[in-house]
Amino acid sequence: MTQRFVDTLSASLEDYLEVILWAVAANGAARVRDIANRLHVQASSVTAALQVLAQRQLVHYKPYEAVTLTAEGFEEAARVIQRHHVLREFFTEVLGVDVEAAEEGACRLEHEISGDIARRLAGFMEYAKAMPQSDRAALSKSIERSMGGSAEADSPVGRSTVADMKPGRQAVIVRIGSHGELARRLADMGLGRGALVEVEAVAPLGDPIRIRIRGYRLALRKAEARSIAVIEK
Amino acid sequence: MTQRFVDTLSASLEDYLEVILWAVAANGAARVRDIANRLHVQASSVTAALQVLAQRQLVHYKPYEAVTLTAEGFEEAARVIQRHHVLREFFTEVLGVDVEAAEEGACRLEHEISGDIARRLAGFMEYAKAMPQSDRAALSKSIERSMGGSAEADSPVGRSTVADMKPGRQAVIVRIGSHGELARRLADMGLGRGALVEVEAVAPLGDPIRIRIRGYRLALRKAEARSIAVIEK
DNA sequence: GCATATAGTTAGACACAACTAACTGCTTAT
DNA sequence: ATAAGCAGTTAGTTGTGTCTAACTATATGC
Repeated sequence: MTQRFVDTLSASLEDYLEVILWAVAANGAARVRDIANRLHVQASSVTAALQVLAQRQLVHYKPYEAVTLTAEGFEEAARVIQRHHVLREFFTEVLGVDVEAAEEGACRLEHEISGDIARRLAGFMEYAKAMPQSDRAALSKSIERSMGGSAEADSPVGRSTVADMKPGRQAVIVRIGSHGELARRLADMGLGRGALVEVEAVAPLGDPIRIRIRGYRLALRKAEARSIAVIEK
Repeated sequence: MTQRFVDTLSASLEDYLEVILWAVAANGAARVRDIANRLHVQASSVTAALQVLAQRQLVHYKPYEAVTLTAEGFEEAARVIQRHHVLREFFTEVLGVDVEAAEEGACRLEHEISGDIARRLAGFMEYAKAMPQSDRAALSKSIERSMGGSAEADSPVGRSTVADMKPGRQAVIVRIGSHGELARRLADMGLGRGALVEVEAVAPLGDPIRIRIRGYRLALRKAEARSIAVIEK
């Protein structure tokens, strides 16, 4: 990564700002050791990070003295923490993720999610919190059901099929479920796992579906389409 | 980053696998130049990545020959693409993000989101797609409204307040909205931007709220709590 | 008030993933 | 059939962020 936008913070530097903010809020100032412990890095790594942050005017830092945030550093940290918060709330309140995994997930995603999407997610959370209890129950049941479907911890691939695709979308075949005539037809064309499928048109009720695959054009009945597991682009 | 889990792929390597999968699906094999163009990197970076991926048995690679995925590489790529897909759908269908930003966001988050959360998100999407039209309209209206609230592209901080906090939660003060008696009371205690607030208890209807702040304990009426803007931990 | 413990810094190394520049191999057009 | 052009590779450099080891400052206890 040679080209750098000087005003962009790396995930790592955002993490430092975040823990500095909390340390300052709790104790008035942040110490190197506290930061190192929270982030599970060596003290020397903290020193290095502080030098960069100071040079970018995000922290007040002099060797051997306690660290505080500049106004700009506070803003920056606050932005990160907000993204963290909205993600964690979404994970726990909507998706039913347990507290630990939600925290862990928020810590990772907070550095990548854009301000726009984070703000929309916050808007969504307002809506979600106002949802009637019955809807929330239906939602969490829907999620739990879909979790049960593929219990294997790291399910290789999902279960969407050609029948789920919208016109114009592309996907790759993962598995042909049926062993009927269709499987043979496709096998004859040399089409199996890894082949690209593009949906051209879907008739009103999803039957038939016209697809393009390796130059061939064919029409599938819905039942057939459902037997072709894909991953969508 | 010295300690490495050998079976963990970096974001960068996941990107390579992803574009290799699409290239193979479309053309039967991936060429270095195509990969380089898609990822906006130099060809030499692709060669380096391919050597690593080959060593990890994720691609079939011999110098100067076209690249394909191993079975394991396909699985790995498929997992990434699925996470990508569910994120993009969520952004466009639920949050109303435009296609470009959704794609961009999915590209960034796909490398960080856990399999568990991605699967739950997929479950949520099933629920969301089945939502009645009226609910979807209400949802998108809710999101647009909250977007309008702080139109500044990169709004410094959010608008949640002490009144939104649940017992046990901590937050940092961002701004004291009112200039009334409370502002003076808090200022006298040396409490302003950056101070840590912890909610101890909330009375039935959210009034009053007992908080702890720099050792002080105080009770706020709901209106007062609403005038203290915070960012929640 | 000095010895010692702990906190913090500096120096040097390494992993990763990009880059440029120079070189090699393959293909194709005359 | 060979030269030109392009694709691909190798070698060497850079930036970021971590590490260990050795050193320096500050604080604490007697």
